[in-house]
Amino acid sequence: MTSNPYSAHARHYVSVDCVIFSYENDELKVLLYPRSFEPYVGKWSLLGGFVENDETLGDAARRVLFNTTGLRNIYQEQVHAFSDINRDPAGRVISVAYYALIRISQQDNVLVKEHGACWWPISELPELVFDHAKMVERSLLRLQKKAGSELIGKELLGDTFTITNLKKLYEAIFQHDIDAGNFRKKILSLAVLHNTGIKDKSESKKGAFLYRYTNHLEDQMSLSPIVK
Amino acid sequence: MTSNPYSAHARHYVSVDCVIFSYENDELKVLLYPRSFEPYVGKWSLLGGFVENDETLGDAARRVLFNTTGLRNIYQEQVHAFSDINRDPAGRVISVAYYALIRISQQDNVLVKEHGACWWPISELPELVFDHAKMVERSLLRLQKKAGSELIGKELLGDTFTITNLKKLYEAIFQHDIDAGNFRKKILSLAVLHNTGIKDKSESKKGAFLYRYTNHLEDQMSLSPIVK
DNA sequence: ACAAAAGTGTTTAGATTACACCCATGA
DNA sequence: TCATGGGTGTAATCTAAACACTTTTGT
Repeated sequence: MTSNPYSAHARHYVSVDCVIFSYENDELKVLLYPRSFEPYVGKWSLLGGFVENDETLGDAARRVLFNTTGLRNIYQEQVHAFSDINRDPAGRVISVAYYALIRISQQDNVLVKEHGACWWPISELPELVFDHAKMVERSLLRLQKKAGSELIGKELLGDTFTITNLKKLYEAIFQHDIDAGNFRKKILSLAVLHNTGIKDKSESKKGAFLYRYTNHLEDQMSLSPIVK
Repeated sequence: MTSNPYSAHARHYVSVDCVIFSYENDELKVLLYPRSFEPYVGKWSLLGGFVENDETLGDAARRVLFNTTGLRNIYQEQVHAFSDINRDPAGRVISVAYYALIRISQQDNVLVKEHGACWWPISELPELVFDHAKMVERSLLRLQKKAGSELIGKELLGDTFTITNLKKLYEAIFQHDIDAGNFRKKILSLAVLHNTGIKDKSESKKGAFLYRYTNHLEDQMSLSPIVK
């Protein structure tokens, strides 16, 4: 350890903090928990953990995700590394933010409750510890960029969904209304969804067709934006 | 140190690696140097350095930039954190890539030479150590995204420049030809450039007007892409 | 005079937007 | 029957892209 060529340099605690998004009741939500240890016991925090010697940043984020939701193979993306010297008053910690997309119905409720974690609507977040508010803000921007340039939905909705479900998800992500007719045409023109022929009558009397992703084409990028 | 609440966790060497871009002879270039210490002495590498206790990642990137080019107040942007466990065979180092934009004419040539650093055209890079090729690739993608959604040029060109200078810069960044007439109209429609009235005759007999950024409006985002 | 870069104008194809309108059905 | 979401059609507007054409001037 001390004989390695880099030993003259400082070493740092490195952590990951996960902005875990889900979608419920027409709202985009973020998983938060009341911090159980000093500093800031009781204040709301993202779910995070330290990076150990045998894992990458991505591994650590997956571990945090598994420990708190019971889920594996979750879509996640690195957002940004935060390194202000006093971002954590208890010690110098460099933290890398990740965002993840999960279906709220798939989580392990017991585990989530064990941590005292709660889902907060993105538009009504409480005050967060450290720089976690910045992490959420950047993550939302990244999610918007992603959703604007390719069709997302698989991760946050079920396997099948109506165009209206998808429209409401996009409205929740972009926090503004979208024209229903234009959205429908745009989405279908991408030719990545396939009509199952099954009608979902849970949201309207007429019923709306359920669609499913055609997986034979890998997620197709749309050159022109889906939503601005 | 050992009594802090996080002492049960591993600590890591953290470094920054800078993808320093410049523009010369109609080409986008990257600054590289032949590594002077093990492992991989003599192989080409990005310019990097370890993050010490009293500095942020951005500070460390600025320090590397200053030490190698003599420049301060350089545009830089964090790109991505790389953390594969064996990315550096000499030890576990988590490295955060930054890209920076400098004017080649402003650098301190003595300093650059002291490091044996050279400018390599982006299209003809040599083999790089570790995961540095990935860092360059991601940085170029980020630069393309930035240049595609807002007008850049101030950082890589001089204070004033012709529309043709700018077009050639964009061609170097995007590695494809751009229609001169359409580009000119697009750029001028953004209304962020102001004609100085001075003609530059160095590139043509007719001479082309030099433009300057109007700084009273902070860099304006263009909703529709400048170049795809 | 002519080559070469600077700069303008025109035309077409396609995308975006707003919005009118029909459809199906449960209450 | 009527309110409600589902779904289609259309016209006005904007943008991108291709390309023809004019201007200027050093050689």
